[in-house]
Amino acid sequence: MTLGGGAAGTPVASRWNPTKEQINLLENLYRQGLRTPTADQIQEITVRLKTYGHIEGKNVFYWFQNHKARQRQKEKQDHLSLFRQYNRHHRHLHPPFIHPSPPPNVVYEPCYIPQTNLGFYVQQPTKPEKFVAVAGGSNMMSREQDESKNYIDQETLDLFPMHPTGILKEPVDTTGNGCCLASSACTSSFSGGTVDRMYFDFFF
Amino acid sequence: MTLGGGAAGTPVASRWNPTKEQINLLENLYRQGLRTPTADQIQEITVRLKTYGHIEGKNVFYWFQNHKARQRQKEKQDHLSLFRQYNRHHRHLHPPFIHPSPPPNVVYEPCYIPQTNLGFYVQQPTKPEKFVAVAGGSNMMSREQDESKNYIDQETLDLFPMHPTGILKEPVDTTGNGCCLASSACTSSFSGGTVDRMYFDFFF
DNA sequence: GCAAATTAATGATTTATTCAAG
DNA sequence: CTTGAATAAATCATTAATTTGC
Repeated sequence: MTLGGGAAGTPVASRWNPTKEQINLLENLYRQGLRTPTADQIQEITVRLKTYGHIEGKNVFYWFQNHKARQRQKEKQDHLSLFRQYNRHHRHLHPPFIHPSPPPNVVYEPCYIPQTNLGFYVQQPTKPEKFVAVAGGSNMMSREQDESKNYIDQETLDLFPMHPTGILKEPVDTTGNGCCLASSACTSSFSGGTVDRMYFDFFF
Repeated sequence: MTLGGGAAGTPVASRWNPTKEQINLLENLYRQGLRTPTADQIQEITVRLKTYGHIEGKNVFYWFQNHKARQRQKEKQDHLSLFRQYNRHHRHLHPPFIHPSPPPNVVYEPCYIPQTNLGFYVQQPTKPEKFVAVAGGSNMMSREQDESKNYIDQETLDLFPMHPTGILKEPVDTTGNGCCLASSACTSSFSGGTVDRMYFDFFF
């Protein structure tokens, strides 16, 4: 509707304007723990979202980048306010200030979800145990994951074949690496061949 | 040659290892002023470089990113050493220190090159004069551009149809915006239809 | 009510930082 | 130690919310 592009028909908006449904689905995926979707995941998500309106893979890619970053910002803000509040209330206590910043190596459960054969809702382990050889499929592990108000609302469960064995909600992996179903290798290869690579791989 | 991938034939190197010729060409393009090649440019460059060995678009993309960044670093380092040297030599002068950092709004000529129909060697203007409407093809303007030791060595001229009207070496545009051949609109559309978009566009 | 003017959100790009192969 | 690859942070730019004066 905005900014007439060429001559007649197509309006050609200068940027993607997501619909409610699209946002809904994306946020659901995010809540499910998806942070840095692989190329294949982006592809699939894009296809799904096309039923609600025009969208491209890059939009999905960008959305996750931005959302992740801005959630992180927001979280930092929240922690900061908590910190300020705390300090206000405990001004009398001994050392002047308590540092708000990111210290906790404690929270941020790295572990999520089992893998469907479609490889959805899965983050690959941060450091694939060395020796994993084949190409750089090293998705960073996601932090956060809390903040899920736990409302598993519509969409998600309809649209995707979910968790064959159920979603792990409890932290299980205490190794510091990500978790896998099969505890051992954690290679990034699964479900057939090509090893899901970075988003870049299907750019070119 | 490194890291045997599958069973037999293809070695599948874990990362691109550029040949001399490839580097040569890339550096030439860089010296020509190319900083952030568009999708089409990357495509074309990639094709060219394939004659010297295996390469993908993303390699080209990354190369320019890294090279740009590291040239900048180097430049900063150079400036810093100059600064240090200066301060060493002028320690006796009045105010204690001269700040080395990025201040000069003075240098960094923004203007380069006319457009061939192939759209090579061109950076799009930073801010397309508002009202430019069509899609986000806003390549950042490149700074630097000096440091070209001016040796237009082999390769380049052979491989590509260069500058029909010649390369501007003198700064011309003093408006603060980038320069265009046609001074007015500076829209990002040229040479046929699709409006060369960002690299991402041919990722998806 | 309703546009023009501001402000807030957020999509898109670029830059900086980090990781690891060779 | 260099540098390809990947991610995160910072920034730019456009669209939507909203405020404001009429």
